[in-house]
Amino acid sequence: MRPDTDPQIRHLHLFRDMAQANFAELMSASYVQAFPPGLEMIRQGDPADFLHIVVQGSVELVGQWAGRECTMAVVRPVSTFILAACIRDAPYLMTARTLERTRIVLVPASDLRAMFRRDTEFAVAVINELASCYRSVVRNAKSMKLRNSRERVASYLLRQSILAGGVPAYTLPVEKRLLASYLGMTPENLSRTLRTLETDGVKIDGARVIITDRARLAALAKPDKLIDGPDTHAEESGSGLPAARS
Amino acid sequence: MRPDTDPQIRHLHLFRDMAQANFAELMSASYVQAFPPGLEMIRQGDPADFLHIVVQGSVELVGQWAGRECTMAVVRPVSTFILAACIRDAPYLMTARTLERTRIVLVPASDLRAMFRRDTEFAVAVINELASCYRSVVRNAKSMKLRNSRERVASYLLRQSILAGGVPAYTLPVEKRLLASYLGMTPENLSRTLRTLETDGVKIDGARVIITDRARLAALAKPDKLIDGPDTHAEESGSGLPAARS
DNA sequence: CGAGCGGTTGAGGCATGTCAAGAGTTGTGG
DNA sequence: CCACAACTCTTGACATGCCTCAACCGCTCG
Repeated sequence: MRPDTDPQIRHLHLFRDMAQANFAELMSASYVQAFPPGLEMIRQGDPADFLHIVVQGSVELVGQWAGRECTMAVVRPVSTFILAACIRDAPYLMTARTLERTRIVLVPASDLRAMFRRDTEFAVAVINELASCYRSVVRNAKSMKLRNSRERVASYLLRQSILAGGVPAYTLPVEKRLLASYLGMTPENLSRTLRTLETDGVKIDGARVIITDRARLAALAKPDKLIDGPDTHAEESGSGLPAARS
Repeated sequence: MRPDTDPQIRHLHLFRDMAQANFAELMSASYVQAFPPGLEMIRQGDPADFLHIVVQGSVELVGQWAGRECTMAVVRPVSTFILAACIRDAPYLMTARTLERTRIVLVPASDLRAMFRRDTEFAVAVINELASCYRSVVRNAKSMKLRNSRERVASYLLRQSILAGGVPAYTLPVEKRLLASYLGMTPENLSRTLRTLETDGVKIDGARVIITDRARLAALAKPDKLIDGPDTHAEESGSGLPAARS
């Protein structure tokens, strides 16, 4: 038991409804580990032995192929990642790399798999979590296939503003380099696109975003509940990049 | 009870392990419906009232936005689709349209949600199904972001050959127009790409594909277990386009 | 201070989309 | 059975979106 981290984890949808004894059992089988920034904690293709829970810091999930790589998501506290791989007892599909100093709780996959057979509420929570993650990735795929890069950037900027509480100004939660990769474009192209978007209702100053004409930006981004949300809750890897700080 | 379709459905991973009585109960609450070709049976955004099971024919799942649309998957017998939406009791993220005359078994979503609370084996099956679907979509997203269109086409052609049993020649399971959309490109571009691939070990004659130099094609496609499979089993919508007929 | 890194900008090139036309195929109704 | 319409597929010409390469700025950190 780790009294400092357990309460936060307990509040996650995934663990909220299970019996206390079962939760305690899962936690006692798991342990905390701290990683320095920029460390590759998981390599894609490795067997999935542990469910990972970020309790501090942030983690980047990247897909790799033929020497190329792209950012699939960023996970921030408190949320889990690579649940699906653990359940399938299958290799990780993505590499996980810390963006900063990060504390992770590691829950043995085998205990996890045993637990949802015993605790129905936990099983239902896992079902809901996976369904939610699935829908997030589908939305993401739709965004990639249906929108061009300019529209993706506009949507992203608008959505971040909403996630930050509808504020007109906020700070980008990640480096532009990483954001570009997440949005499926090069850093150079993102930089240029951000500049040209100044004619469409948004001003960029470094990492600072100021929405000057929300209606105009929305006209370009055409936000759609079936792509951009609304059930984007930050408790899962599939939800993509985290909320901005306003 | 529909003795003609029930046995096929019972064999699906999703329903294989549940108690017979529970399965029978689910089936008795559901019903079969036949649709003509080209009919939109589900429109994205509609509430998800029924889990759909294709028992005959084929269904295209398309994403739509701003007047554009793209094919996300094709579902063939016997498999389910839009499981996640049913579980979340959320709107469909994709439109479903029949490609030919199609018979569908409709299972009320509410019965489904009630059932996995009562039948642990079913709950575990749902968990495995969702985890599997999730991984399929992630693989798909990786393919879209990491490979260019030429590489995607090459991978697709190679994978179809493998799914057909490693045969050197087979027939495309879908129209090229649809395949282009699925691979995220225009029909014109697919047509041109297929032609240029003749220098890379594959010959196209109408819908007929003949792999003339497997090694050469593989060198271009760089097939990867973490993108192209291997746990591509055709029982889910997330698995994408179905296997080719050899 | 200098190296390294993220970000920006410009020039040029390749990949991909758009528009248009025509061949081949399928389906339909007279 | 034929004629016609509708559709897919292909090909060409052209436009453009996006990437690549390169240089430079500013910042951070050893």
